[in-house]
Amino acid sequence: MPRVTESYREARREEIALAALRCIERSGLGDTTIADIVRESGLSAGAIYSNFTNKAELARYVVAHFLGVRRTRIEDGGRRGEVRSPRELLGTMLSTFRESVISPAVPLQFWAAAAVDPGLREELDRTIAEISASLRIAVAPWVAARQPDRDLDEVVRGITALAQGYIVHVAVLGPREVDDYLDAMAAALPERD
Amino acid sequence: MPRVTESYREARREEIALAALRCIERSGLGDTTIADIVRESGLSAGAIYSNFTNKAELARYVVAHFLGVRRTRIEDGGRRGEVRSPRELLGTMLSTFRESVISPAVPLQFWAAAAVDPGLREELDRTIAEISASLRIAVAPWVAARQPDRDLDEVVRGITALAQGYIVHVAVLGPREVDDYLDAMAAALPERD
DNA sequence: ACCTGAACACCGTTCAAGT
DNA sequence: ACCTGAACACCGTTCAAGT
Repeated sequence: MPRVTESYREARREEIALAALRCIERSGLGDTTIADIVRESGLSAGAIYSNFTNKAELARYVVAHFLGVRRTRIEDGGRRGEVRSPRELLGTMLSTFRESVISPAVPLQFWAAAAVDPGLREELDRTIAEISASLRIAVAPWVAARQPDRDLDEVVRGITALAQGYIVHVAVLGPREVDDYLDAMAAALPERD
Repeated sequence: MPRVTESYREARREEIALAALRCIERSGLGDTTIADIVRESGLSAGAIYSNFTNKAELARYVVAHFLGVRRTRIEDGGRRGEVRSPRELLGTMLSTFRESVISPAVPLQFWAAAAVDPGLREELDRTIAEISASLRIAVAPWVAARQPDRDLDEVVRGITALAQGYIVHVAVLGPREVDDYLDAMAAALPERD
């Protein structure tokens, strides 16, 4: 029988996860210690372990709650039939990193960790599948209007990969305009060789 | 005065680094412990620390020695004036991962670590700069012959980013043919919107 | 000079005791 | 029921003692 309400418990989990996110931003996932999160949250080690079974579950929670994108923002125009090009959609998606709530280094940390942690990888796959579903709705009008012979899913995979590539590129090599990045990709990929 | 020759010392460093590389491949960089490397190498903790100042320096050594590409293999054709498209060059570069000496998860581990370790980042920047220099030589004939109006450096940046994107994509989402990947990128990036 | 392996400070996690 | 903080097993690194 819970003594506190479920929403109180959820609020505390989010409080801990946000403290963890700030630490990860600063030190990376591997170098963020429970002691760091204790300090940042002002709670105790026990408090963290009574809300999460371990560090790995806390990491999965961070992915599920802070690494998605605001779906509606991407989907809405598509539902209304608005024609938005992949370029525009990428601009919208990646603007999250300019508003700098989360630095591109954060997803990179989680991708690297997912490569050796199947549970985290599953959580990330779920997140990526959700983003792909939103993109599919968003880009459908453009494909219908401008590239009717293209496979919609291939375009969606392309956008997903471009977003992923941009994030890593920026995290590893420093800030870069989305448009400049896309121009460089286009320059290296002419329609025919 | 060194009692052993410099080349003996270098051989031992490489021996340790190769053991570390096998561990990283298996467990990721963060989860590879010195004890793991001790086990894998058959040496002692002290032996590792008498050859590297710490784990970070060992990581930098691994980058410098195993994360480059065989430059000659990429450059040679370009020097001879052979016209090779970005697509062909990417195929050559990325074939390293098919021959599976190193899995794409390995560079991803190092990129993530570099985001929070300036020393490692510097080493990676050096590696990327070297690869870019090779690519510049390799792709110059193609740019001259097929895309004379394109900026050569922009094409090189594009190829670098495509390679980086492919590596992350494959490490996170599983195996994928280079050509399929490039087709998806091209589908999302028409010459004009 | 280089190596061994025990020792040290710190990490993730647990758990008795509090509220 | 949830939290505190001391305790435990294990991590990266050091260093006296060996060759």
